[in-house]
Amino acid sequence: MELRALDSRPVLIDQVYERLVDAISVGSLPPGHRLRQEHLAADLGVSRQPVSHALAMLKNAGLAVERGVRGLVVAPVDPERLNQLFQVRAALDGLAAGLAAGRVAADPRLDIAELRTCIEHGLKAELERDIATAVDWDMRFHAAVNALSGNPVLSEVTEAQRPQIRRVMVVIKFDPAIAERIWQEHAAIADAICRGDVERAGTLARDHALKAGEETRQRLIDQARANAAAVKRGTKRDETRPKPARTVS
Amino acid sequence: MELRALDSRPVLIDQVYERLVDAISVGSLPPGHRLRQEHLAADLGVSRQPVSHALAMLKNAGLAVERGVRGLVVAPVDPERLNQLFQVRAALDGLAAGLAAGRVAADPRLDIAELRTCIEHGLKAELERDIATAVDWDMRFHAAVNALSGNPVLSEVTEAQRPQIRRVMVVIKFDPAIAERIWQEHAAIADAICRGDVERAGTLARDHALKAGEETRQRLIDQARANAAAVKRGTKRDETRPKPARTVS
DNA sequence: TACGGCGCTATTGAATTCAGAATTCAACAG
DNA sequence: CTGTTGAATTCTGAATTCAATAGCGCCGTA
Repeated sequence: MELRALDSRPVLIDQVYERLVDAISVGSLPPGHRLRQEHLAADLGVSRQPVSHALAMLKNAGLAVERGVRGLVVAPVDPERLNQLFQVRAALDGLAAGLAAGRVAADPRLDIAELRTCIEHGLKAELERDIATAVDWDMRFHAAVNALSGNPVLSEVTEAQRPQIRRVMVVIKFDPAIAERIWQEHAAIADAICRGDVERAGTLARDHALKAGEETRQRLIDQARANAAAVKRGTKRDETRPKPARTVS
Repeated sequence: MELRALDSRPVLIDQVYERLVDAISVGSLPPGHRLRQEHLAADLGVSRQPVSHALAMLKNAGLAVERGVRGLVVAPVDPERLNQLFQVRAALDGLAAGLAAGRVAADPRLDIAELRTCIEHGLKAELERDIATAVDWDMRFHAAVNALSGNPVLSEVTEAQRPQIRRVMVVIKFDPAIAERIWQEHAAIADAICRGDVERAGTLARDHALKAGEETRQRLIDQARANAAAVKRGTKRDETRPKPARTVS
């Protein structure tokens, strides 16, 4: 019997990083919120050392940016920048889908069940309006396509962008019409891959990302406008402004 | 006039990182070499703290990988993996060139002088067999295309891969025929961009990267084979094996 | 009242110290 | 002679401590 190595000593750096990513994705650490090493360390019950490392990783992942000279803040959600990110994703996803189709055509024994699984569960969650689960399956679908591409570098690059994508994906999932169409497009991409149609798989995946990017951008702009109006009326606070203390956990 | 922020206090982390990247690019830290925090700290005259951060960044950049359970080593130069990286670069460079062409077509006042400058100086250095300088101009040319794309995210993603590309670029620059052809292709890409030919600029840039990737892969394989033969004859040490202490500076 | 100088505080970068885990080497038994 | 077990060494992650700087707030003067 093959024994899997048991999880090595928990590395605090990674744990802290995961916590911060989750907190930012969920929104409990809103855009613009200052990230003070000491506060975070106290909240999480660790020293500043692992927090410092985790923050560096967070900055690298694009979820934190330096404000002024000293200190990091949670990266603002910039519609234009997100659209640019989706442009990049379009190129990468197009490449991934094309490569995957090529590999499936060359070796039909490749496992394409994961794609079906993701679409099935994702659509189900979507119809139940379980947005969080639907987002998970969405990310997992694209990860599966990347895995099928047979290009680990490609997988790593897209994986690095995952937290940023994930943070804003909810905004388009809130529209049932868009959400359902997205899964139709996923199914079409999966079909093209299974048929080994390199050209079509690439084109579909690219267009899918571009469309998602454009819609995300539009939604974010609308949302920001509504938010600004609410702030003006005083019915809502501006979350990007100075802030009360807030815990992570 | 636009004032650039003046250089802040030298941050050791960044300095250490730059040193390590340079050492790896130049080859004074060969692939497989163990990266011991204490040794590096002693060599550079700093404590382990900044070294630890820099190593994390290095791992993130793909220049270091964890070996076994403990410790990092300089990432091996894997021809297949490099080829995969160039596949990714092909998609990104194709996107960049296409976007750049579109922007130039829309706004002819964009500065395309940088492209000409890079080609001119790069070709000159190439003819003089000044490989290091030629590599610099090559990287700068692609950076200029990325800048013209108007997509900062795209620039950041490709920038993150720069050290890996740079490390292996020398192997194809050693062949004068390939090197000169590369600059012809650069010129063709620049022309397409200046003409605003989106389709052609994208295709040329994509093919350029794919070709470079394939040639790099072939050269690395040949080189590894020759190296292995030399090791077998005992005329050369295998650099990927355990090694004597070696300084960074 | 407005502006400039001075000092304090907050916060991060860096160094040092501590603890735990793994590799390696050596000794002993089969 | 070989394989296994135990200890010592080595190396990294984490905590704690030290130092330095940028931002700010207060006060005095014009």
